[in-house]
Amino acid sequence: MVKKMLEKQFTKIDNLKNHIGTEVTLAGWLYRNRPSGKVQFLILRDGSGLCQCVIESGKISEALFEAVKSLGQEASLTITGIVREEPRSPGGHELAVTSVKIIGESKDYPITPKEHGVDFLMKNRHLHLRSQLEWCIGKIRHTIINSVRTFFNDNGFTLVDTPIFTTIAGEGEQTLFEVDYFGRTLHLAQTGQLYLESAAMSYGKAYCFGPTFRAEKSKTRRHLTEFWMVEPEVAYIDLHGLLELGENFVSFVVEQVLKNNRTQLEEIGADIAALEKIKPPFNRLTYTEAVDILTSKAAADFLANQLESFKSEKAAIINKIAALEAENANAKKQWQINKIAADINELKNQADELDVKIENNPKHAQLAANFKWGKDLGGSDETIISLMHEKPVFVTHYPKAAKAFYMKTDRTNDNVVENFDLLAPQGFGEIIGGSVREDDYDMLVHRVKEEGYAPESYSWYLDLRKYGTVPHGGFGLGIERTVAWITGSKHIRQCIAFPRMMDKVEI
RNA sequence: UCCCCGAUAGCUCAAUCGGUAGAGCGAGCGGCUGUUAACCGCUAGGUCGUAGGUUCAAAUCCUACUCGGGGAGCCA
Repeated sequence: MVKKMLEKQFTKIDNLKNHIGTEVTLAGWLYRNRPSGKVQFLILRDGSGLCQCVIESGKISEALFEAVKSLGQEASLTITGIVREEPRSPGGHELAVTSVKIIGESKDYPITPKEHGVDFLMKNRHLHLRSQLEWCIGKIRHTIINSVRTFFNDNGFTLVDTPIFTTIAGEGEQTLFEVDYFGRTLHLAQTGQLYLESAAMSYGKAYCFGPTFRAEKSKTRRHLTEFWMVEPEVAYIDLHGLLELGENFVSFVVEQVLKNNRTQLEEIGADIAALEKIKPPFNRLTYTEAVDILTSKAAADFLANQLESFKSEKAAIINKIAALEAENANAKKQWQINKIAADINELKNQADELDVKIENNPKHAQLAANFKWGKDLGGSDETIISLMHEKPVFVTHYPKAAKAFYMKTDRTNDNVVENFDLLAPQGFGEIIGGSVREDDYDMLVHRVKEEGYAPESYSWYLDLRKYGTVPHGGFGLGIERTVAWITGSKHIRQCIAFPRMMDKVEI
């Protein structure tokens, strides 16, 4: 009831285009205030967008005018005024203010319009969510999750929620979180797959979507200990069918983001032209072909060229810094000097980042050149392959020894399994891992034993091969990695509201 | 777990050869009727991450620890 009243009472900023020339009331928070004597420019943030509100002296009481002038960043207020078009306002509309009501004060809001470090922002994550970049990424994440559900719901899949407390591991038990469950040690799920296979034998097509947990002590820009994953599983499907499903699915998600979040993509500077190329079919490589590429002269040349362009990029930055320093010596106004100093600082950061790349490039080249068939592809190997392609790349048929026991052995080549990874382009790396599942009872038991597990603890999973086994398979897509790729985010931690990392669980 | 880098004002950073700290932003006060990280003037704000060591003298050099960043391994 209350909600209904509020929605009637207040206009949303993203709906102002329908109210030009009329008086509306906005409810939100003060994003920025620029007082200028007898006029004030307030930027109001209401969760749907930003709007400039202009208060002229005399239009409201002198006392209120002064009170608004001294409001801190993020103070909450409602503003009433006449809507008009104004290209200089973010969003294109402006409010000529007729009255203001202060709801809540805000003193010394920690996140200022200036730059901040990662550590500081993470310690203020609960407030940082209000910032524009975080807001845009959150909006895009929402569309991604919504379109994931839409895609599977509209293609005959049934949602099945798999348990979080589990007694068996999907792959390699050492990386799971342990939980005390009435005195028994259980693990937090790192995949719903094994359960989902049972569901696929009931519904034909099923998917699960939820949080998943990995206790790996990874400290990289691509890892979280708690992340969201969607996993479809299909009965009567082969590897080709899975690849088609995967490319149609990913293309649909990207298409929906382009359709619904254009302004946010522009705002955060995402590579829209690159996203528009994401359409089926994607590239397909076997693992063996990928290894050939890694060890080829083409890859060596590619990396050598990359190194050269890093170096010339760095030289250009060094020149720019020198030019700015010269300019600074001639600058007269203090604010000019400060601005130039800030630019120099930014360029120095870019140069530092390039130094890391220049340092890593030969190591990665070395790893790639010496790659031996049989090893799993490393992060840098995936990056190289994905950088060498414009569209996403499927890599299929990995060595059996490097992969999980449940993957189906290729009947034409005993050394490989019918699996695939999907590498996002431009160096983002793996966003999907999937496989056809071993559907032969005896071969699966053999693989369980080969990996050193006890077949008894997989009895219900093995049952699926006893009672009407069928060829089947599926995959898992990491939501945060997908958000990072689509938004062009450097780090996965800004792709979820409250990231969980090795040493970061406080907020 | 291993390798590299870092920690100075609320925030982002500076401090030459070892000589006990300085800018901007933010905050406070004042000025400005079309601003866009506005601008101009003034004010306050520091046990230089912690603990030792070297030295006449340490933010600066050495050792250990804590915290953070990047990468490797592993993965979505």
